[in-house]
Amino acid sequence: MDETPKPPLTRIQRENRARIREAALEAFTRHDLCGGLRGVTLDKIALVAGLTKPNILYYYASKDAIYSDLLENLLEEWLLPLKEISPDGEPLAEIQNYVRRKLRLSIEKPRESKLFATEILHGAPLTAATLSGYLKDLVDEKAALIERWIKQGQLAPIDPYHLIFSIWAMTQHYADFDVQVRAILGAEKTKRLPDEASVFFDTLCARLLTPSK
Amino acid sequence: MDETPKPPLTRIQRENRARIREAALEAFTRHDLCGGLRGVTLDKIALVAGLTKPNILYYYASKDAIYSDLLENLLEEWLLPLKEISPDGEPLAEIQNYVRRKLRLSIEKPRESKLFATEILHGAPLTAATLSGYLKDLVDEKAALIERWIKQGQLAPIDPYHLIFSIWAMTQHYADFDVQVRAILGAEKTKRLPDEASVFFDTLCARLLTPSK
DNA sequence: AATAAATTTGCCCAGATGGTCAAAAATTAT
DNA sequence: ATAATTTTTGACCATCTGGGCAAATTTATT
Repeated sequence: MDETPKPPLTRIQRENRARIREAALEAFTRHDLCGGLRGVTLDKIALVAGLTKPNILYYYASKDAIYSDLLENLLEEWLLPLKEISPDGEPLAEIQNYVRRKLRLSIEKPRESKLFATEILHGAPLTAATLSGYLKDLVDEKAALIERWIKQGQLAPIDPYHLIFSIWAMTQHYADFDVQVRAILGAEKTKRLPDEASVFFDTLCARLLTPSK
Repeated sequence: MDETPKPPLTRIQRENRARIREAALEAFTRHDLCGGLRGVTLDKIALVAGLTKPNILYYYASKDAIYSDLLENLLEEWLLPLKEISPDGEPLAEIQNYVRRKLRLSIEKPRESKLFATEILHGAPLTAATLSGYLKDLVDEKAALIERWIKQGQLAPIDPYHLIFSIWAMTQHYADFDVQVRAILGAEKTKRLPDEASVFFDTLCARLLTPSK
């Protein structure tokens, strides 16, 4: 395989390779330098859409405008399950139901999940305002509800914000990291995934949130 | 704000806008069409590194070679905490320790976490082989260990694979989605994040994994 | 100091990319 | 049928991008 006699790296080689690695890492997460939604070209979109490029630009002012639109429409649907957590239901069942709905959304619409993940991952250039406005308000509201349930002894005490983050993280993981999940589970276990994950999450919620007494 | 009288969309407008959105979504997650590591140019890397572009290509054969190198070095460090789960320790403590180490890694090295997330998110073009080889073997081994602990009654029964996925998802969430987390938590609560998250995860592990009897 | 080797740079290029524009084609209204 | 409007397209452009290359510069060797 390795045919080169592998000349040992000189001092300068080592230093600069390290420097480059560091710079690549830095540049990679510096939003002021990096784009974000690059990688998908207008030509590709046009090809898939079966339209010509100028035709696409006839409908959208720019490429970014397409993604803005996409993300806007996305967020609404994405937050529906959280919105539907009701103060009137049985607390544990409400949360288990939320998790189930969120998981189903992730498994059924992995593309949307990935788009959103990429947007956030790259610093949310198009949705930052919505996150700290609309989304924050919604989460604050639901966190307060969970807090109330805890105070009334209907749920075991837990930080509601981190609970919500965990639910987001765990459910979206199956969409965003599906390549990894599939690689590790193998073909058969992947087929049983939706059911097994559901059971896992039900168990997790029950053990985590059932009041001890 | 909105000055345009907003001419109502025609049928064709609505149809094609939807068509374009659909195509953008499709193209976005089609690995055969999309690149992946685009967005960070050699020029930007060069700028940050303080080197000229040809100079960078003197050290790395291509842009992709930089990322391959980066990802290779990354994976080793990233899997260390998992590797260190020991069959000789107290089961719950071993897992809590693992989670703590993983969380610290995420919080201290968010750039690495994000790079890896992007790679997986875009279909793991450079690491697919490692995932289904080295990584799968490692996870299989640790899953078997957890299974053994469960059989001996030292941990509450749970699917070990989904347990590991959840730990990955939850801990990396704080790095990969930091923008969202910060937007929702606000400044003060963000400052307390590392501690609060630690407490949250300890509680979660304890409730989830302590055998019922 | 002279020479050999390693490193850095300026200059160039071909292809891709986002976007423009005026003209052509299709649709709708009269 | 014809005029007005909307939609579609071919051709074009400036810029950016990854990368090549030979000359110039720096560093190590003798």
